[in-house]
Amino acid sequence: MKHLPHKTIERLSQYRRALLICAAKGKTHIFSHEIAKIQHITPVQVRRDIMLIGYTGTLRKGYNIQELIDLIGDIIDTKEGLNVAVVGIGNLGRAMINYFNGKRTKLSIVAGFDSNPDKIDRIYSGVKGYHIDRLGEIIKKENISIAIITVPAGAAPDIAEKLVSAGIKGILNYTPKPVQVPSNIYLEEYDMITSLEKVAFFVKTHI
Amino acid sequence: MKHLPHKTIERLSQYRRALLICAAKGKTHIFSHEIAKIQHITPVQVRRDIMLIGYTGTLRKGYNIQELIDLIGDIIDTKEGLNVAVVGIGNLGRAMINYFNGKRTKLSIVAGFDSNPDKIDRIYSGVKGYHIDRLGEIIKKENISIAIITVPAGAAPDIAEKLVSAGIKGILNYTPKPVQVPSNIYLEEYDMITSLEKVAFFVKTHI
DNA sequence: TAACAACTGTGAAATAATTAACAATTTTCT
DNA sequence: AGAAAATTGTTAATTATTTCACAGTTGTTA
Repeated sequence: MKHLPHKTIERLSQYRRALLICAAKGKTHIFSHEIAKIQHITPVQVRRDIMLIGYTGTLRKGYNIQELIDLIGDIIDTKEGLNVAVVGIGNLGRAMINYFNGKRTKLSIVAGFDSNPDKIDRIYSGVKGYHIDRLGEIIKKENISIAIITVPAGAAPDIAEKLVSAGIKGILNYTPKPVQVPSNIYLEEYDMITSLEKVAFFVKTHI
Repeated sequence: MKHLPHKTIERLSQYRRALLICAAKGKTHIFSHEIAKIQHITPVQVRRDIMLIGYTGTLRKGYNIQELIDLIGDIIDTKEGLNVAVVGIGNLGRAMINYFNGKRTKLSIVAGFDSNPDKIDRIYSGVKGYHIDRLGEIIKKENISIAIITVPAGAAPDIAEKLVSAGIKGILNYTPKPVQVPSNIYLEEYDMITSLEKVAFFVKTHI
């Protein structure tokens, strides 16, 4: 397996989530069309993705759920796990923390940062809040490699720069303001307003 | 202009956001390479998107910012605007409300819903909270056509079904659990865990 | 004013992602 | 056992998206 398409990576993560739910219900095998139905895609696409990661199912029995979960883990997780920081302990930052905590063992949110003194030294679902000035220090001490930016838009570029200086490896920017980082840092930007405008556009045109 | 690619729609929304910021600074014209830099894409792609919507810039002066903003508005907005509801007034729901309010005139969040009585009849950044049981009633009364689902994952399928019954036209699901809706309803799903896992994957492989 | 540089607009080529089509295999039914 | 149905794995075709390459235009400089 050489280069998995970006889209496949995203879907593998989603498959795993669905598979974990199935496994928890005691299901042991699943067909490509069942996964497809859940994810709103075609069974062929599921089979192709699974083919790309080199797994094969059993004819007429489908895929072994646990094996598939484990294999997806081998591909998208790191063995030792990665530590994550949330920068901006507002509603969105706290949503991320709550959402995440305890669900994944291989990715852990280990620190929150904010500039508001009221938010410092408190614990949010097990995650401690630090002052933004301690960003560099804590990132090194806690061996944090990924940061999620959930500050108000205006502050994003400055935060991104600080994160880069602190040696972060990947950034997920939830601010509507795109940030600039060196090309060796993986950057993913997501903007809720764009998604909502896209829905609005298709509601408008489809009707 | 017949069919704009989905990707182009997303970028147009982003261009507009960037252009509004430029306009606010008093800038009147912008080059394709300036927009490209902001959005981390190539100038050709910007020019092609703009070509697809039938606008043309001025050689050596670039694009007229205000004209482009207006044209993008003609394409992605509806004249009368659309009303939006947020279902689930947790951290994420409140983040959406705060984030949005007052920023766009053509898309307005006009109601929040929750099952927790403590959240009902309060105002969140100008948006009133209603009990979830009143979903159908309020959606009709307020002429809401789009809903954002920000409830805990387990509740998502049930909420989606209620929204469909209430006659919603588009759904943006921020729950990690995919929901099933009839094909005449536009559904967009976004899952923060997947995004974070994707960043983790590329951090892992790129280093 | 001639040469140069900086842009836009776009057909054609390249790349990425999805879907179709079907052989191969296994189970079930008669 | 033979036929029918269900399901995977995969090549080939198709569709979607991005990039290349360059003609055309306009301002600037010498």
